[in-house]
Amino acid sequence: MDKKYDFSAIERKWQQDWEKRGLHKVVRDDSREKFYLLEMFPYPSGKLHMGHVRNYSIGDVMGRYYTMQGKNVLHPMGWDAFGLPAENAAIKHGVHPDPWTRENIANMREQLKTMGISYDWDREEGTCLPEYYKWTQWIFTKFFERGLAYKKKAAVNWCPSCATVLANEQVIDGHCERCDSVVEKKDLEQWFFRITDYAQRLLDDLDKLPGWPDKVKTMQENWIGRSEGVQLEFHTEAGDPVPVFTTRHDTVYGVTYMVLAPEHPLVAKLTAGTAYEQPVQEFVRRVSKLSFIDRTSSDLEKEGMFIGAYAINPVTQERVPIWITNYVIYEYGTGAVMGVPGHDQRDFDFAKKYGHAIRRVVAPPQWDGSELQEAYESYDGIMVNCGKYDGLTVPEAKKQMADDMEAAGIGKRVVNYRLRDWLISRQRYWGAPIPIVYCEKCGAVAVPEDQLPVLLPTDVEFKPTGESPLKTSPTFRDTTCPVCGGPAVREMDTMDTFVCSSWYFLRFTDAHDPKEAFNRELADYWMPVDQYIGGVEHAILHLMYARFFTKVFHDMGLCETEEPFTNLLTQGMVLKDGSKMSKTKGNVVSPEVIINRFGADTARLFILFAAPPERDLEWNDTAVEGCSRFLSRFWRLYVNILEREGLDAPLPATFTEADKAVRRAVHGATKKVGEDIAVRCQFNTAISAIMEAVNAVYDYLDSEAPNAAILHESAEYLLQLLAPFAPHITEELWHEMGHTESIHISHWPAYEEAALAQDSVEIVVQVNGKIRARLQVPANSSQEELAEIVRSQPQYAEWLAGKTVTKTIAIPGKLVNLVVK
RNA sequence: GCGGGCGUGGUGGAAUGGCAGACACGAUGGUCUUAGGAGCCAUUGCUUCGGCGUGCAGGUUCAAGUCCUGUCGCUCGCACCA
Repeated sequence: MDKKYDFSAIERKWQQDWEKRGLHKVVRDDSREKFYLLEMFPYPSGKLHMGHVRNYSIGDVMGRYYTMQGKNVLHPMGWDAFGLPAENAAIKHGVHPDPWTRENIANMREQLKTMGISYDWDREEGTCLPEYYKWTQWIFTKFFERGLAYKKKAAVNWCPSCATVLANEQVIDGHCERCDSVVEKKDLEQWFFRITDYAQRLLDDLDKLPGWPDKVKTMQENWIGRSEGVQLEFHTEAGDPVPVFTTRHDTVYGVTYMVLAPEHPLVAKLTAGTAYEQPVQEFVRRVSKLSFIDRTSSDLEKEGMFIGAYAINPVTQERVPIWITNYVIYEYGTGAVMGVPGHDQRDFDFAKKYGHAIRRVVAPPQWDGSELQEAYESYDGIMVNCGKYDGLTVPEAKKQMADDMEAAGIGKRVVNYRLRDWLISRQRYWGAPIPIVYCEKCGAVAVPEDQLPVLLPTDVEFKPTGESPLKTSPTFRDTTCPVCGGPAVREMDTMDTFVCSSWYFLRFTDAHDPKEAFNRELADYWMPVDQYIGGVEHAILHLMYARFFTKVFHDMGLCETEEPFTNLLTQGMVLKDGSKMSKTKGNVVSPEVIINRFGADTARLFILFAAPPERDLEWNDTAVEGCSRFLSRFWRLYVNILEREGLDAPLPATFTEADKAVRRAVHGATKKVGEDIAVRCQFNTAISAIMEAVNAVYDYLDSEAPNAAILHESAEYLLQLLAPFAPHITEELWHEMGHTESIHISHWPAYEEAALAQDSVEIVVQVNGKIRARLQVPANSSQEELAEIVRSQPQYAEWLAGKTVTKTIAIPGKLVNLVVK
């Protein structure tokens, strides 16, 4: 064998070999336990970045490990291939998005192959391919049938730079998630998915996901934003109902005014023909012109205006003025709020500014009778100024008042969610066309399955006008109604790309099926995904949408599972010089360059060794070289061992101390690596355990009489332990050791419990917790024996320093602590 | 403001409540060498050599990086959600 580790030749050789032999192809096999392993599929930008390398390296360790454990591992890869970058490239460079995307996919596929990831490439899918988006469209039509897809006019988030609308989830701090432009509000007719119908289930079922990080579950919980309260029926003096939503119905006696959102329909009605009409319209216009970011910022100065009308408090029959303000959100609750300045800080500020009365209805436990200097929002208190409710605690009052409101028919307990329906229309070309046609007679009609897919037309122009290129097609728009055959026009919007990625994990179970989106039997065999891996940036958007789709599919009888991802690992970012790698910062390290220079095995080893997967990882060039040196050192170990005679001899009947030491190291590492991969997902410590074992084998080579059979055993174990991390070098050495089958389908080695045992162990002697000595003691000494050993030591009196022992704590294998006084 | 997470050597990071700093990177010295950005050997938390050390202050415990309380700092998510 070569004396030198030629990673480049080795990696190429085995990548070709695996591909030729179809090593990673997988089919349903009921004789083995299935394991569905999935990494979030990438957008085909054209080049892999280090985040991808990390994501897929983590996945590949698990995939190869579970395969060696005998599981039937599905490990597919595909492309989240629709989206704006392709369209922007088209506008900028005049290349059509389709070939641009395909070329990027081809590049990235090749780069992925140089990493040696164990994908079943036969299942590769791309969301932009008609064979895929046909089924995305079919799913839309099913949602439409079930009333889960509907069209409505709404104030929507508009990104002027992308010239399209955005889902609420895609607006980050009032900016476009994609291009960072300030998002505007626009009134448009758009398609929505009724995800709010599933709000409660999406919330409740988080409890069924013990394998998800709490952080992600908390984020989803906050995003769903459930709050319980009462919808209370106020009326205007003229009799118009004005329901309000409140979580503090206990403070209804503290209401001193009412506020409406400027968009509230009653605003125009109540002011029509009054002196207030003009100034109110002026105010509404001014507020609606505010950008999204200003409008929803809590820094915004609270402004308001009386609209000349009054409402009647249904509990107290008090007459309170109706105002409009810029801080009430029309889309949440009922768009109307009761103003309780005494117990809500926003209302307090507003009341101070505009001279509304501030009334205390909750008194803190030790109230000295003083005035409110700020809103008292705490639930810890006693009701005052509340008539018959005086003296109740806040929780008591909440219950009693809600009961009374319901009995009197003036209010009902309701639950509100912060979650809004998912706006899926996009005014762009490079997405799946929404399969709807508009017929004058029949209205909006879903395109029937036998006419799917609605193909993207190619006769379009890409111009930087902001207009969707789809609208430039002379052939796309006009069609016939599938119901009555009359003239009809197509929907010109495409779907949010998050729709395409909300079901791809199901398609992988039955990729390329021409007859259905996925086969139920196959889906039920493979689903749910046992391990999903990706960036935490998808904690809300993608992961919530995918859960929503899966629940709908379940309800439709398309699959058994209700939760798509059993275990979720959210990997940290790859940083350089303390910040995320980005072109603008100029701190990008190219995976291609690293793999060419050091090899895929080194790149993978470094990225797995440098930090636990969930934590951010600081890129370090010299540490990469360190990993490269480790693999060279690993290689030389085998050069040394393979030169020896007698490797195939059976293990000796008795072991020397050196034999025992090396076997303990190797078998101990076997135990630890298995646990680190399967239980803890801590690959850095797994690798360090392998390094320790390698060091132990080197020590053994230097020992008096290293036994060839033990070297052989150690060498095989270490190869198998390292195989999931560095698949190429281990495959090469495995064959050098005489194997003819791939190491990656060999059985994960079992450690021998007996090899872990030690004859003697070092324990620590402490006096009052301070270390005084270390002793070698027989490994299986009991507590009593340990105490006796310590007492019999010549230095025993010295340790006590004249004091008397009041207690002796003996922990076998660890320490003896003498408590003295 | 609300809700998560995290604070350990020069660096990345280890430590089922039981020897803090495993394993590496870097650094220093040595060795081999025509050469060394290779290999090998040694040292590497601080220290006045008594000890002291896991952001800070308390607490629980025979024993705390780990559990509890408070606090400071960093970070992520949500945020005028009534």
